[in-house]
Amino acid sequence: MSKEPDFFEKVYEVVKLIPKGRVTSYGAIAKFLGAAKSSRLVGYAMNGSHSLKEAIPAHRVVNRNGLLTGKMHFPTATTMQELLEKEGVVIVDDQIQTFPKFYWDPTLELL
DNA sequence: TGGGTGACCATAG
DNA sequence: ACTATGGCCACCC
Repeated sequence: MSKEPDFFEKVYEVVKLIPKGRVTSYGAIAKFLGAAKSSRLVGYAMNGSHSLKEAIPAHRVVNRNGLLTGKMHFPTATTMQELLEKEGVVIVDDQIQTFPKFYWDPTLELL
């Protein structure tokens, strides 16, 4: 009898709302969902995104440091970087350059 | 049913 | 300045 969408579904919803060429952090999404303390859940949610039939732009989600921590979970260690670079994001050594410039905060844009 | 897990974040030493 | 540890809470087995 679940009436409300699962936490994961909310995360996917926000991730899919991320504009192209922008990136956000797990903690930002968690905070937007009102669970800043559960920032880990956001990352864990992406882990289940593989089961979804819809493509989740998980490559647009990085950690607080702007580091591609989740790249290891992609098909290849360079997939995440390739996708981001293709969108115009500059990445060096798996780290996003001028991170605040590409940073997209849902609590500021959506809210 | 219960416990383990995790793509994090924040604080302390 | 860097390294280490704790907390946190929804989902899976």
